[in-house]
Amino acid sequence: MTRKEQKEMRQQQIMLKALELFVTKGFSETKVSDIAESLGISVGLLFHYYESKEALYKSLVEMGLEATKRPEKIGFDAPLDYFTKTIDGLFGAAKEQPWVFQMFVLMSQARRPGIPDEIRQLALSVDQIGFSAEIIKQGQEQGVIRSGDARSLSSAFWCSVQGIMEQHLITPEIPLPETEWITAILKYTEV
Amino acid sequence: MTRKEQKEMRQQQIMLKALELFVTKGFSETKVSDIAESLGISVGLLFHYYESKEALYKSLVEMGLEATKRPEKIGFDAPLDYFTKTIDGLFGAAKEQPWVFQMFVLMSQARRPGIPDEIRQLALSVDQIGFSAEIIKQGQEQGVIRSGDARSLSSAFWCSVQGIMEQHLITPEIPLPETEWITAILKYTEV
DNA sequence: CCATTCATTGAATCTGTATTCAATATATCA
DNA sequence: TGATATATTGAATACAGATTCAATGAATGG
Repeated sequence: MTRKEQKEMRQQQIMLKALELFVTKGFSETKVSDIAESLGISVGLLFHYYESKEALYKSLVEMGLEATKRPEKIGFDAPLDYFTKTIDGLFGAAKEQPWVFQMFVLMSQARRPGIPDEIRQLALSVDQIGFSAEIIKQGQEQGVIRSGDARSLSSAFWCSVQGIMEQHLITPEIPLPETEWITAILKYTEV
Repeated sequence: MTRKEQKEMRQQQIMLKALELFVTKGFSETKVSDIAESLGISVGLLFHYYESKEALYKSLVEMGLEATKRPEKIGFDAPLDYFTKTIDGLFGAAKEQPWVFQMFVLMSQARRPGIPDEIRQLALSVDQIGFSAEIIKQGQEQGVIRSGDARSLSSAFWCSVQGIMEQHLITPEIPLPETEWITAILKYTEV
């Protein structure tokens, strides 16, 4: 293994573990020594790779940002399909690709007060609510999504998903809900 | 004003502000000095009334616990009614009685990892999920609530509500969703 | 009106963690 | 192989924030 490879491996190892701990225990509650210990490395080594705990967090958010921008846009025919597919993707990742799942949660958490401002701004630059609101509008025109302010609907939907995902990180033994249960928030139904 | 009254007033003042800050910024991110400053009192005074930051948090959780146990049970005819009324009550409190709203969020947050164990256990003693699951079962028998594991449904519902409420504390300018949007998670619909 | 008690402050102290650093081991490469 | 660079450690240090405390002011009660 070349030095470069080794370095990248360590960094990835650190980032994955930090991601896991940050989203389950919270940023402040996670000690740098927690991360180091659970990897079996010294605290000093962690600081060899990352300038600070905050820098580590920031690089996670940056990684999340890239993943978001990567334009592997989900193909969808009907507007509701977009939501169904996205949620299926996220929930499906829970087991096999926990980092995908965790990263989604991290990005939402990074938007909250208490997060260092520079990082918060980064996270806030992704406008998931606004993006989804557009799709919701289409769905409303087609009569497949319930009426109501599109942004509010979008916000309600994603906050629900967020709440469910955060809980799942804490109690993975409770199975994730069926996707239809959640998309029901948006779905139009006869009066 | 008697001394006793004054004391109770100060304690209440401190608890309300702490509640507000804890739920918006998080427990760890809230400095004791933040609370004191935003009340215009000295840090020392806060410690005159509360042994520690943790004790202050604990007394909030205990207050929430009492409120939960107070058997002002919501009267409801149909199972779905229970959820509708509860959410209407919570969402309705957002403006006039923010502490009711905040307290609900606090109690959920207190159940999470990272919270001192003694306090966490207190918060975990309220089994909202289990209680609601019973009502959900009734609704399923009556055919008004969708089929599926009652606990999972209950969990999904309350996690959604939690997610929405937490977001509302951060961005109160985004209006809370209509109650029906959320109860749609539970509601039975024709296939 | 004194004596006592409680409210309040601001400046020390204490503590838990993040961060730094000098020393050591291990790999790379000429 | 020797020289240089990188990985790794563990023990010091720095610091932010919680907590303590002695001193002061204001109210209460006899």
